[in-house]
Amino acid sequence: MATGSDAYLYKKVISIGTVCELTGLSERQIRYYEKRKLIFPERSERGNRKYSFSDVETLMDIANKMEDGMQTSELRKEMQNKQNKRYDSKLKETMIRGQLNAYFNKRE
Amino acid sequence: MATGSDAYLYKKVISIGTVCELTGLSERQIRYYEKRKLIFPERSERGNRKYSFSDVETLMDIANKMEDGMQTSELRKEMQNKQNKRYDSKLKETMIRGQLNAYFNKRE
DNA sequence: CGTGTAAGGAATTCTGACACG
DNA sequence: CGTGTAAGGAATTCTGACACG
Repeated sequence: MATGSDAYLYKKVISIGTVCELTGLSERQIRYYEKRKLIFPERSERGNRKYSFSDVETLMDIANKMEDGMQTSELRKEMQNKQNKRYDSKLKETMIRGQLNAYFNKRE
Repeated sequence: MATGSDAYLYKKVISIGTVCELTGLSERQIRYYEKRKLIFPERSERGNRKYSFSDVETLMDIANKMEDGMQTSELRKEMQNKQNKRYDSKLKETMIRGQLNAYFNKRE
């Protein structure tokens, strides 16, 4: 039954009404955060938004930050930073691997 | 982002239309398999069926077995068996732990 | 800026039934 | 037995707008 991977975390299958129930946010709020580029639901064939569990987690995070008085523009920057950090981390890993390969005179 | 657990596997959040897309089954078929006690969706407040990713996996399994000419009654028995095996497995584990505890004169 | 609401249309879901076999 | 379909109603979702601030 269990998969071990978190493929289900990113699969966009949840409709907006269910996301409301899970997050406590209104449809209006959820659509607005999309407009402000904080979440990126997919669309079903005829145009209904579909969210992943990961999106739900992000939204709950957003809800907390908004309660603390943060603005969507700040949240946008913050998420940008997280993206960059992830990217930096991957880059660093690649560079270190490169150095190791050089040291051992290997090729990838 | 990743959780490590598969809590999302069992959370019932997917509506029947999306399940159709994921499984290739018709609404009629999915509702019928429910009637035959092969799947157990939850209901939202006003009565709409909600499925988990686990349910989707089960349905894909059912779809295969049905193609092979198996009947819902047989599938029902098979799933019953799997339940029993899981139960047996848990029981055996408990018994072994009991024997170990007895051997070492411990208490849980 | 962030969110509520009324508006109207289009698509979704539900149940019980008729049908074929 | 397993599944398709037409039927009618109720709830969902969508967009663009008015509103307050």
